[in-house]
Amino acid sequence: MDVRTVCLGVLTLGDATGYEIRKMFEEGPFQYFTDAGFGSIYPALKKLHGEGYVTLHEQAQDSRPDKKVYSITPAGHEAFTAATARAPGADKFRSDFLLAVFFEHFLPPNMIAKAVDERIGWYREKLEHMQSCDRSGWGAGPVFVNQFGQAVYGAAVKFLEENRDALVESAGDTPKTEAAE
Amino acid sequence: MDVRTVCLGVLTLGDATGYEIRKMFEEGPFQYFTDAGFGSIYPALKKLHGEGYVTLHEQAQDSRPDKKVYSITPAGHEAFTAATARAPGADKFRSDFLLAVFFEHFLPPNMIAKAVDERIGWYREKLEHMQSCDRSGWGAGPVFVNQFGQAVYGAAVKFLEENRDALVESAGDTPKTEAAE
DNA sequence: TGACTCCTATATCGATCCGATATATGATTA
DNA sequence: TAATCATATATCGGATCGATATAGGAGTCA
Repeated sequence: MDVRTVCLGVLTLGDATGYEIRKMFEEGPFQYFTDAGFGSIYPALKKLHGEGYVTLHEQAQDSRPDKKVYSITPAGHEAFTAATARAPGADKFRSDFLLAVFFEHFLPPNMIAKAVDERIGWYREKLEHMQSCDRSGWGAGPVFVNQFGQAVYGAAVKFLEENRDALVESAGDTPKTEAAE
Repeated sequence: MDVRTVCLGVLTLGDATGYEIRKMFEEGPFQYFTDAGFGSIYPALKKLHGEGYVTLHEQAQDSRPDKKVYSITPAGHEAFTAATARAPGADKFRSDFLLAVFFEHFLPPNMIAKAVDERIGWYREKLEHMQSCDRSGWGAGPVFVNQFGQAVYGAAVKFLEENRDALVESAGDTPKTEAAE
């Protein structure tokens, strides 16, 4: 799914500016399974406008750039429906943290504990955010997505907490045998 | 972590060609937390060579392009160590499937069951692959990463299996009230 | 009060990365 | 016999990311 399609999806929920769309990716329920920055969103909206999938009405503001409020058109609705009908691609999980742990013998031993603890905190924070959402008024789809996130992030926290000590210990134990070559 | 750094990491495990590195990303233990295609790997290796982080010796083959076997240099080792010492960025989970489920009311009802079932099969396959790995001889880091993957993917399968029916039902139930506008 | 950072809101630009494609041949599969 | 797959290289266009620029008001802190 390219950024254009995801922007269309957000606009099916109501009119929005590029800035607001970005905030939804950063703070809203979308953050757990998609992302896009300004550098992608603004060009995407411009192109969607050129294609007739959205309209915009500029809203003047003093002492601030004009707001460009985008609305999805019937053609945009159709395009989004067609996009969701296509079989979705594979889920992707990317983690520089796991990469570092994989090459754990390259790290100074004290760094591992720090990295794992920091990551536990990060996952716990995200999990609490998901749990604290007010789900009243949500449809079946959003609720399912939210609970899927809780299940997965919860499993991550649990694993990290239960295996932290063993990893830190064995990292300290291995006296870099390979470094002796 | 850019592709160059990940390639360096792979090369710390032993000499390899670009093709072999790609295979590790596609089939090996790296597939669950990183990825890169040929279009990224070949330029990355070329640049690493220019920077002196790897050497290559070309190995002629008949009826096939020459193999370019890359080896990491001490400078490369240092660069990789320095890279892992930096605090790793946030973990990212991206899913077009969840995006489609979020906008579930845009899908024809029969598509949802299909999409969920297909995704259950996909996750189960990946999970079995992780479980069937021969972990003998692995260090603490790789084992940790493998088991983290099992915990997370296992949670995903479990959630999808337990909540599939409820989602499919409620999707069929909602008579697209909004479409009546 | 001045310095600093944050928030709203736009946008661009270079570097990087992804996906498709090209080339070539032998082996396997249908 | 045709098609696909596996090995092995590489490039190219488009998509995307991250940093940066602009600009004023509000809040913070010494």
